[in-house]
Amino acid sequence: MATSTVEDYLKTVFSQQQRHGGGLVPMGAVAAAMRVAPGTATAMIKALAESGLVEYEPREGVKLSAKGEKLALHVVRRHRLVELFLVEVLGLDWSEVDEEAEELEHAISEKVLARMDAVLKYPRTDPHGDPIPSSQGKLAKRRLESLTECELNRPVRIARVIDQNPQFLQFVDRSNLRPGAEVVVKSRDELADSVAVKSSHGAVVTLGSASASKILVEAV
Amino acid sequence: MATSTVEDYLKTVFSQQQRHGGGLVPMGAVAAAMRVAPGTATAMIKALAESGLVEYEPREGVKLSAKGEKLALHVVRRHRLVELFLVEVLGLDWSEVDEEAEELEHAISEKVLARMDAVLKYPRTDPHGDPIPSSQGKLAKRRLESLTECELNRPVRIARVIDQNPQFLQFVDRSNLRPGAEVVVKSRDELADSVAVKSSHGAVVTLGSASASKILVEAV
DNA sequence: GTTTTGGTTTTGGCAAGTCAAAATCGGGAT
DNA sequence: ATCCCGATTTTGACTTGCCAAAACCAAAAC
Repeated sequence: MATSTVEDYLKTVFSQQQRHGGGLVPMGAVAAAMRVAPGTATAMIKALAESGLVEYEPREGVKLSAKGEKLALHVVRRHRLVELFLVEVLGLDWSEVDEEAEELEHAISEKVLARMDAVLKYPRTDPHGDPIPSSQGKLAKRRLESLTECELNRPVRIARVIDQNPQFLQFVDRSNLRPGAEVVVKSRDELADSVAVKSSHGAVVTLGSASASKILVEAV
Repeated sequence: MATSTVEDYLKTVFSQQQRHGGGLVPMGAVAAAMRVAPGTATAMIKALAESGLVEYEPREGVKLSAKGEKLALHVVRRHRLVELFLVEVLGLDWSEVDEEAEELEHAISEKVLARMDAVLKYPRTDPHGDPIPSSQGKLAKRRLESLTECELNRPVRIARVIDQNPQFLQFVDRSNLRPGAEVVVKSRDELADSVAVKSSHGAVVTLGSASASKILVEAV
């Protein structure tokens, strides 16, 4: 029953909630993320609160209700499964599938989704390393370190890249820092705000910490 | 730019145009096919005429303009390619893919469509035997006979089933009359309004001519 | 030549989403 | 204690699609 706009708002609140440390998400953040005028976000969120999908404190912010979170996770599941499908089955580039999935996620029936899941052999992460919620709406969460915090000179594997900007993803790809790649952080420079990373092919890339913090790794 | 509602109207006018022998399609037919109140259809068609997608004669009917037909064919292409993809790649049943494709056809980008086309090896017909317009918007049209008109006792191959009703398609499937099957029309009875068809496995099915006319065949 | 009739068009309204701009709030600066 | 500023909320309006029901037309029936 939920219109695709509703699904988008829920998905947005969900992801903003992670950025804002689980607390209330301010309306400004919702409006910005939805690329909508602030008044529009307020109106919509009030409507969502009305139907019990979010909890809204005027002038404070929003957070998902249990019901809203469940729905949001289903949308996220569709989104990530579609992304993986586009990469694995149709051969699209992982840097561009986020945008494509944005539309598709609202048009896919449960039946089709289930078939895609099967064809992909019930995967647990999407092409960016983001976890795919289970069909029951459970989200497995690993605690990962970013390139800005992991131990120096210790081999690690790229597990996740948290940014959907195609340009950035293409850069990550060119630099051999895509999920699955093994790398070593050689050094960090506080003053220069940089991190030097050696890829398995020997090349060293130096990243600013803003970028480095978007690349998450796990012990090898 | 065309909204998905616009695409649906164009697709509807396109298919109604074939049923109504290429002439003007009366508004009632559009409204019925779109499952919409007559006034709604009138308003929408006037808007489409305004933007040059259809030619509209008040109290007469509508037909697609060159521009509108081109767009309609692109929509039909997407629809049929998606249907085939759902059957071939995801393993859905051909009786149910029409409904599924109805949503998907509006959410698929050109890029994804092109990849699907490639994965399917540039097919020329969908699971129901309906021709898939080329990416340039050309629709190959074969002249096919239906079971109500082909020669008796001559082996023919089912080429196309013109009805998207899942129940009917399942019946066709059960009766071994799906596209590709070879059959022979054994007899017709004008008074009983029936056609007796023998499938390649020997079973004989008797159809009313309303149903028989929806099954098109070609010489073997 | 009226009348009937069936399809078509108009009219008035509604719901979803959206924006622009004015009104409002609240917490820090004065 | 007051003012100000940035972030919110309100308000008024617009656009798309849709419906119901009244008005309308044209062609066939009487």
